[in-house]
Parts: sequence; structure tokens; C-alpha cells
Amino acid sequence: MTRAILHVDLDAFFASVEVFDDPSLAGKPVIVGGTGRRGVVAACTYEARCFGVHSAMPSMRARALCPHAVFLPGRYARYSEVSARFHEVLHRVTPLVEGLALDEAFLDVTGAQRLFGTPRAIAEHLRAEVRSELGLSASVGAAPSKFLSKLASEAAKPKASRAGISAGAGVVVVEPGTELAFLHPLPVHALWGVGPATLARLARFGVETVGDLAALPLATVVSALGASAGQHLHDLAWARDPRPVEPDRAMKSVSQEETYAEDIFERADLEREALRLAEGVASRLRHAGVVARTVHIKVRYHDFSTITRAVTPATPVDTGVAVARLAVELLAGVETSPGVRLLGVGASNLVDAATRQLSLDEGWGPATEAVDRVRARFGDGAVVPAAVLGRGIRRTGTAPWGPSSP
DNA sequence: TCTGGGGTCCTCTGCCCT
DNA sequence: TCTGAGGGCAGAGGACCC
Repeated sequence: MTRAILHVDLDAFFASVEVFDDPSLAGKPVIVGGTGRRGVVAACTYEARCFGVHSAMPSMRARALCPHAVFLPGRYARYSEVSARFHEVLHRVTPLVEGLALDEAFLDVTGAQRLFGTPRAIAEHLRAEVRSELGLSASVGAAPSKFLSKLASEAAKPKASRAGISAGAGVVVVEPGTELAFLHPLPVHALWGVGPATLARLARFGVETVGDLAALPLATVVSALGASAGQHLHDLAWARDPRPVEPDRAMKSVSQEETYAEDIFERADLEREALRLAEGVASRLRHAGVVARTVHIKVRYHDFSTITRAVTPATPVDTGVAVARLAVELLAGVETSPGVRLLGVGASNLVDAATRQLSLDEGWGPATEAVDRVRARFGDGAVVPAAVLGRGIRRTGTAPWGPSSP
């Protein structure tokens, strides 16, 4: 039986949740994201997109393009809650659900067809369920492979332009045998993995569409992009994508970073911030039942240049004290005098917590467990190290997309 | 208009060991 | 004892995704 993969994607997710929760926003341009000088747009309604606003755009530019829009800081906890219900709906059709983000997932419905009908019927069923249970609109693509189903769901979405909003098809199905006819006319940047850098390299060979890329000899693509990316993209251009839907992908890293409303110059301030970020990272490690073999920091300067530093200690870590100590050690080796606009602390090389071999001086014990219980009940901000209290650093607060307005 | 936050994957480089 | 090749690994950074 030919594989049947669905890609389900909620339209303008964060903004749509805000409109659902406050119906007075319906039909208005709504922009969710960082509201301050250094913020960016996380999501916006199609009404806002008509003015040229799109996600990842600096908030200042969005304000200039659409000054009458409703700007909201976003409520990540609420979006997570809606996302969990969205995934519940998907799991009613098949357990083979691979979540990609809060608002999208792949489903392998090859086996579910006996129960629910054709891929198109399943797609229509899911759209109706999401609409009735969550009050949100979803677009669904169906195809024999993951990346084609993703392109199909993109094709199914509504489109916004200066002329207005045109409703999307809602469901687009790429039938077996029609893959190349669907794929080859698309612009090459539609392929997953083709961003600005790859696009520029391919442009040197006159590649504009996926069909142009497919027509190039494999050796040429490999020489331009390297063996791994070249082979991969050439395969995609010929609709070869055997990757399975993976329901249980293991977490590979955890990090927390923050852009400050004003650059930080004082090393002591950065060390306090590192401690606060480390507490958050460590808390998530313990919640996931893993320990980190590697700890890294990320420092972004006023000119946006970014460096990372990493260390792999002899003993894996999962406490705020231990992560912070390593982060501060790494921080000691980097220049802070030019001014730091962003600091990040992360953990990778994650292994099962059963391998933990920590002593009390690593900070793990009954107190740590108590902190986790309080945080689970009252939120991450409920317990913070005393060293980070009341230091007057202007940070994002609860907005995860850059500093809010003062 | 000056660029968020949280991830994954890949490449390159340097170091260490055999 | 010295040197060079090669593999493995860690670290740094780039590119990309939502």
C-alpha cells in the first residue's frame, strides 16, 4: 500500500487563539510578539499580512506598516494548552503522530484508511474536528511523503496580499504519480532546507524552481552544497523522501536565552543572569528526567555578532548550581566590555537521569525536589536564586519574543 | 527597520591518541 | 625518541526550521 502522510498546520496559530479568546478582535489585524524596540513578530492574522506584516519581522517595522494593528505580547502557556488539545484530536485518528511545533504535526495514516477512509476524507475529518473542538482553522496536506505533505498543506493555506485575503483550499492532496507535476513548478526555496544562503549558491547555477534543481547533475549539486545537503536536496527535488513519521523523538538539547532591552556591560550582572537562566534549564532537565553532559553559553554583542562556548565536564549535570557554575566559568573566557544584548545558557548531549552521579555540593537533593514541586505548581518564576532578585536589569518579563515595551 | 526564542543538523577545525 | 597519518571527539559556528 502506498504511504499516506498528512501534514496538519493550524493557521496563524497564536493570533487565532487570541481572536478565539476575544471575539472582538475578529476581522482586525492582530500581531503577537515582542512589543518593545528589540521585539519581533511571532504570529499575525491574515488581516495584518495584507499590510505586508509577517512572522520574524522586527516589531518596529510591523508597527510602521500597520500602525492600527492590535499588538499583543503573547501567552505561551495558553498556546501550549490549546496545542495539547490539538494533538489529542490528531491522536484519535492514529498514534503515529510526530509533532513538529505547537501548531503542526505529521500523521502516518496509511493504516488508518481502513477505518477512516481516503487521505482526503481523513484530512476533512480532522479539519472539522479542530474547527468544532478548538474553534481554529487548520490546513492539511496529504501526500506519499513527509515533505510533500508539508508543501501540500502550505498550498492549502489562505493567502494574503495587498488586494485582500483569498480563502485557501483547506485540503490539498498530492496523489501518487502526480508528485513531480506538483513539485517541479514550485520555487526552489519551497524545499525544506533551502534558506537564503543555499538559495544564493543555487542561483549561481540558474536554479529558480525545484524542476531546475532536479535537472542539474547530482555531482554539480554536491559540489555546490556539499555531499550531505547536496544529495538530500537532489533527492527531494525528485520527490524521494523515505523518512518515516517518528512519534517519539528524543529531546537533544535544552536552552534558555534572553535579549535585554539594554545591553549589559557588567560581568557581575551577566553572572547573575547566567545563574537565573541555568536554573530554568536545569529545572527542565529534571522535569524531562535527563542529565546534560555538555553545557554551553551563547553571547550576542551589540553589533549582533554571536559567539558560543561549550564545556563537557567529567560528571553530567542537572542542577541549577552545577549548570550555573559551568556557565560562569565559560563566561569568564569571553569579552563582555563591548556590551551584551543576549545571553543564553544551554545543555546538550543529554543522557538518562539514571546515570546521575552527583554529590551534595552539586546542589541536588531534597531542596531541589522541593523547588521543582513549587515551580510545577506556581510557575518558573515562583522560585529564583536570591542572587538574581532586585537587580534592576530590564528583561522581557513573560514575553518570549523579545523585550516588551517599558 | 535592525533583526526573538527554542530547537536540529551539518561542516570545519583543532586536539589527542594510537 | 621523533615524526606523520588517520580516527575519534569536542568545540565553534553556520544554516535552517517554526
